[in-house]
Amino acid sequence: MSLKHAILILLENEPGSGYDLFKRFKTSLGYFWNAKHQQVYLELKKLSEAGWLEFEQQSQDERPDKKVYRVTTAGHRELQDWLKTPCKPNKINDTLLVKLFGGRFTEPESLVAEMKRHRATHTTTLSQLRAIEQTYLNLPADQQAHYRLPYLTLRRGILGEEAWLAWADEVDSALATPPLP
Amino acid sequence: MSLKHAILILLENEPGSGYDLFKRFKTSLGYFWNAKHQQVYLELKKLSEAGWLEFEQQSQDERPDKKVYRVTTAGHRELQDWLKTPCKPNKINDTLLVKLFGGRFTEPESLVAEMKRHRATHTTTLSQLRAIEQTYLNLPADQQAHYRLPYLTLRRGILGEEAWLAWADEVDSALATPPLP
DNA sequence: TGACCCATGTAAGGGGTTACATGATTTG
DNA sequence: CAAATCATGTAACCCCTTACATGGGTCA
Repeated sequence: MSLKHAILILLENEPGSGYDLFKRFKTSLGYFWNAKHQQVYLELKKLSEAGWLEFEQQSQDERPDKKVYRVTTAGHRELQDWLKTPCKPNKINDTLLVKLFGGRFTEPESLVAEMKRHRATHTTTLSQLRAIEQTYLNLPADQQAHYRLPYLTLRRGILGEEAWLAWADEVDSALATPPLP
Repeated sequence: MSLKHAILILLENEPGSGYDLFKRFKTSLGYFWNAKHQQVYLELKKLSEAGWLEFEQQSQDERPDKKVYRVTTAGHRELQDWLKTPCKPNKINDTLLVKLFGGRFTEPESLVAEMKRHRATHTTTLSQLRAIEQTYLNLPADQQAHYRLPYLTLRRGILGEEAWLAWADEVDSALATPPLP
């Protein structure tokens, strides 16, 4: 599982608390790796026990105390090993496609409505990703060079969402056409 | 979770054994919903206990006995309810993207090699899907009408894989270009 | 003879979700 | 005044994966 390694990567970029990580998941990595806060905290505990992370308790005025985690040398080594190890192709488990596959057992209207809902989320995701892309493209060349690999993951998101929407067009026009005259 | 409902759909199409279902997962539904045989058997047990399936023991000569499952009226009702209930957008957890995101902690060669491996699987998947599409397109019109919804899921697979490969081209050319002169 | 197909399971463990729990401060 | 943000966790549960287990038939 790569939640462990996603956390290692985020903390290599910059040390932070569980809450920090949770926020970073929501903005950057979250587009291709989900994590609830509960799981992040749990994983931080495990990674500390494994010796891949260490933390420092910081007391703050006007804010709750927090633990700031950073990657140890053992953690760094683990990350590098993982990066060199081939990973399995992703399995896709897509509920919407299961629904469509069995769509003949319900009214087309339900399917159309469902597609509409999903299209809405994909459209907003795409525009968010495009906005991020714009800020990247406006960076000076050296900054762009630094973020070129994360940028490739962003491109995956954009191309993926565009493909999804192109497919949705096919689906909608198919659903608009009655089966047989 | 929709493994339950995937099984209901497959068994509505045609009753069968756990082993049958496992095979059908590998060929049709498997492109967007994975299932190991262990889980299929487990789920069949649960669905029977819930009263959504019933089964009949069939003894065969020259072959092990098998249980042939079919959907009950309660199961049919459940499926219809599920089809009408909105489902959440899919979460994507993509290990390869995590790797790429943290790629600056390893050599570009590792990334290139990883991309090559993944490209291979996506290429074969795409050609398989295209082959299935061809057989669909060669069906008589009434048969095409019958399978039009599963066909849409196939289209999702094809557009998805094409998009993945287009992205892989971007990645490869980016990785071939050295960061800064 | 070794691999693959048919056919069905149990058991342990890992990973993720949902619910529950607390409590101060800031913003609309 | 309500909602969101900061901050951290526990516990129950569900789903999935991996490993283990069995055993006959077919095909190269």
